[in-house]
Amino acid sequence: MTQPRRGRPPRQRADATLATVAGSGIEARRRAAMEEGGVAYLARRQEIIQVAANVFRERGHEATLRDVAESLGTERASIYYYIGSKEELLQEIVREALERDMIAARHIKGSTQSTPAKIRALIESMVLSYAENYPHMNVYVEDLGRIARQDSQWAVEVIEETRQYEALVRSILLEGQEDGTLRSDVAIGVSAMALFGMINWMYRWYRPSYPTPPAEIAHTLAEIFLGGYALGPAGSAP
Amino acid sequence: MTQPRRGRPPRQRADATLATVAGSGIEARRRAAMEEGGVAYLARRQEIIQVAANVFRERGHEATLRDVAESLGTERASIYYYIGSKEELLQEIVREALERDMIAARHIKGSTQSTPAKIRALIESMVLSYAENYPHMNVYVEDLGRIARQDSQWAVEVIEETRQYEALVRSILLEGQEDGTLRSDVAIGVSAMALFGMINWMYRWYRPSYPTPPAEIAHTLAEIFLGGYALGPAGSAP
DNA sequence: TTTGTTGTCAACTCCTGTGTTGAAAGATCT
DNA sequence: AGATCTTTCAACACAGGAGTTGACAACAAA
Repeated sequence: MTQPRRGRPPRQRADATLATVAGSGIEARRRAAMEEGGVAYLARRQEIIQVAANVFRERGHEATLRDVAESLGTERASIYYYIGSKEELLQEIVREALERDMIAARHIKGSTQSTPAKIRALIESMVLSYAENYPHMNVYVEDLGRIARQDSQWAVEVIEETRQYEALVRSILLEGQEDGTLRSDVAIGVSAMALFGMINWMYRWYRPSYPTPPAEIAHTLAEIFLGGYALGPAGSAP
Repeated sequence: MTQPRRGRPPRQRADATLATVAGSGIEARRRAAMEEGGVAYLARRQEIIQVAANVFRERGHEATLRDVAESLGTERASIYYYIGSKEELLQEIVREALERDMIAARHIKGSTQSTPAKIRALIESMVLSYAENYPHMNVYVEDLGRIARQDSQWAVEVIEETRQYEALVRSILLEGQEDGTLRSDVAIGVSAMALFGMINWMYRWYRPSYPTPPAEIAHTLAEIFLGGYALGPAGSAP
């Protein structure tokens, strides 16, 4: 999985534009098709990523390119016409999961609502994104640990983005403590982690077939995080 | 990792009690030492499990028995004198993480405190166990997904136990809704998952070096779950 | 000192997965 | 039809990890 280049190295073509190239040189053909950016090509590529996301969600890390191919009803080798490596497949899945969330979060942070309303909006945005981007989001969360241990440039970027997201949420909580709309008797760091935990843990239990609709899940989580579960004074001991 | 038995199968001894056995037959020697249950032997075994837990927490699933051996300052083969397989190592780690929690939870459920107090106690118990059983607990949580996909008897048991734990928590929440100490306008299933999420997500951020002490982490989580984060009426819309 | 046990180690074997090759067959477009 | 794109198939080359073996040292008991 991490091994850079195996097998006999692909023969070097002196001139890449020459027509009839000996050998299959799948890497070159992929690169070419990729650069070209044909609609059908990209669509098929997308389809592969989508199916792979499902397979990875089901089988986790034991999932094999053979499994993906099987799920696609095609051959392992064919995949390599669209994707350079298993790792690249993972990366595409994660990229798709990640891209939309940051934008939404920044937007919310910059808005003029009250802080609790911002948090409510944030929870809603995250939960809905979770449901929409299923199974990409699940793969992303389940893989976070492994990604954090890598040191490829891509991994570093993903972790940095994740970190930024967390920082953004912490900054909203701080804002609330300062303007007096949030309690300031509890640690911000732990609170932020509690919030992320509530939401990210969805990767363990949320499936599209889950009876409670995403909007209601979001509502419940927001109610608990902001309003608490206890009735009356039982909840808050100073 | 899942492959049952590889390499040349160990020679069968006609009589296992015969003294001078040809070959090392490490499996037999392990079994014998295990049955004997010598103190030093078990202690060394424990040490291996402990070190392995640390390695697995750090490197996750990519961790190799070579890594464990290295961390132990010994040779890969030596480990097999104490443990039959990598999987067995994982299982021991998880077993240790799991055993104590259920007892505590049952105890709490059966106690006479108010429901919110029970929840508070439960959170405390889980968080403290998390901190104490580090890194076993982390390995357990990070591995839950993989375990759930297995079908060995052991895996089934672990998942069943986890399920029971969740059911127990749900039953406490229900109790609270019925006796009027908890809100009943939010779904119990999602609430329970929110609670587990807050706590289990610790595997992503909690380290023994974390500045906030475990008792305070527990307090914060309990405050949020029971009392909510918002001040005033902002939190609860209908 | 001899003997038996306990633990260690280097050197295998076997297996599985990834990425690759060549050539050839369908598709599709021009 | 001819050219070009897409897919298939049956190999193969590593790489790397798990588990095993057979001998050997250290150490205690005899």
